[in-house]
Amino acid sequence: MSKYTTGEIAKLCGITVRTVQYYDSRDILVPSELSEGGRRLYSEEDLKRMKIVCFLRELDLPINTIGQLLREEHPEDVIDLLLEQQEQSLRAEIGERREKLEKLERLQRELKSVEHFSVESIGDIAHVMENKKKLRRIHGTMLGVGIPLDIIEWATLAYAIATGIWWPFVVGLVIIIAGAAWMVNYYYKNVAYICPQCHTVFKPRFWEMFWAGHTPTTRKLTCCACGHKGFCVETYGGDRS
Amino acid sequence: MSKYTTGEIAKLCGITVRTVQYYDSRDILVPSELSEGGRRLYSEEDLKRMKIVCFLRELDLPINTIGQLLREEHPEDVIDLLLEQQEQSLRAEIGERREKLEKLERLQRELKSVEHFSVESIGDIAHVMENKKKLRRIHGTMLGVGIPLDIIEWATLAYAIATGIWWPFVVGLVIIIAGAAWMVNYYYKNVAYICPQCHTVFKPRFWEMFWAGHTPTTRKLTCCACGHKGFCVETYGGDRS
DNA sequence: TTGCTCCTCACGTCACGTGAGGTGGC
DNA sequence: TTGCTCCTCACGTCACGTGAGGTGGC
Repeated sequence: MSKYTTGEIAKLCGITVRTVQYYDSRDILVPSELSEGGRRLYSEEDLKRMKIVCFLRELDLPINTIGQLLREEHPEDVIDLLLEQQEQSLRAEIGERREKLEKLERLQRELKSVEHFSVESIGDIAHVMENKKKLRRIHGTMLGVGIPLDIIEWATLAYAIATGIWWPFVVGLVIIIAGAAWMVNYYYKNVAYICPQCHTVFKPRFWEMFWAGHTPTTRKLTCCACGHKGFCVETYGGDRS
Repeated sequence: MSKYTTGEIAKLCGITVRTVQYYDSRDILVPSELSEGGRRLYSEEDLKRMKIVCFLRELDLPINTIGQLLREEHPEDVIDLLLEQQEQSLRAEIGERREKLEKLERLQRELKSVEHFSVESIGDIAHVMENKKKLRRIHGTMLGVGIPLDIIEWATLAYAIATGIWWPFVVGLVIIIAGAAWMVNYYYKNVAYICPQCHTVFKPRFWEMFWAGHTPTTRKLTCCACGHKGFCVETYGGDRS
């Protein structure tokens, strides 16, 4: 029966000598014999087991798990479960990377649209990205209240014109004004802006915000921290003290 | 200007106190001030930077890279490249996991079709899986030679029947016999079988293999190592000494 | 005898986590 | 004073890689 040295078994299994020694030290695969000089001697049987170890290692199973499996009396009882778990774990890892990739790509896109770049811009983008969902919920609520108000306005107006009965329109107008006031207040309380100069997240004064020119994602404001006036990116600001 | 303690900044950034301390020790983010008692005090500016560190960490950028980026005079020059690299690296990692998943699923399928399970079965499956491509190439070559031979046979036979001229068929027959002999030899030299009893990869005797009953992937043979007779899985065996 | 291989410490990698034992700050 | 928080070692995790200094085996 031929015996393999550490180097031979390493080459046959496509791993390093150090790894073979490591598997011995960790009791994953102990050589079946030692030479008089203290050298590891691996049998044909050992080689087969090492190939199994390497194969399972390629599936990212932890070496301790592999070691336990090899020592198991009835490996068929656990192997299915083990592989199932490993499958889940690999799928989870792929999912994580995918999410990271998505974040990364969003960051790359946003960075391209930034004019005066500094590291702080990354922080701004991160802040906006992390609060995007909450901001979307605010905008959703606004629409959910705004659209019914609009319907009331036009419906009562049409009714008044068609029938000459104006009191529903007047009642509607009161509701609309109250609703609009609530909306503006709600909006003001839940958003904040990021200064492109000093990168502070701030809440502007009410009336400045009310009258300020804006785009769908920015608004022309004066920063409370540095006094810079310019277009500031809107973000969620509802959880500020 | 308010100052944050280690615990406060940890909570605000969603990390542990230990991580905050670790980032200090590794010079990723050193607090801008220390109290008289030696406690870390983080400024508003520090908080912003910590959030950037955490955000980039969520993209799996190494902390040293993040540290260098924050110390960079012109981060805009490197950030694009860095993110590009990170994107590649994430994609590569996803690719790796996908391959591992495929391997895992193949192993699971194969294991289900094994009757007498032992850990060595895993080794057998691993061997077959790793040599599947080579075996497929052998089968491909066999078809590439066999189909032309078949065409020669039928074409010359049809020609003979239609015209009464038989010599092309006789010449064809000689070519076919020579080709078939080469094919059998080629096949014999390039395949081996795995014994389901002792899990040895062996080459059977020529005539036993020639006459043995078989399925697409197995053949009924006597193992050279343990003498067991049964259906053995076919695998590539061309690189054996 | 000369190279080559192998041996065992012992430390490094990576980004922290986990105690231990002591202390600051309200 | 009491809890809570924070401090610094120092060691652990995971699967090895990398020398250093010494030796077996052909």
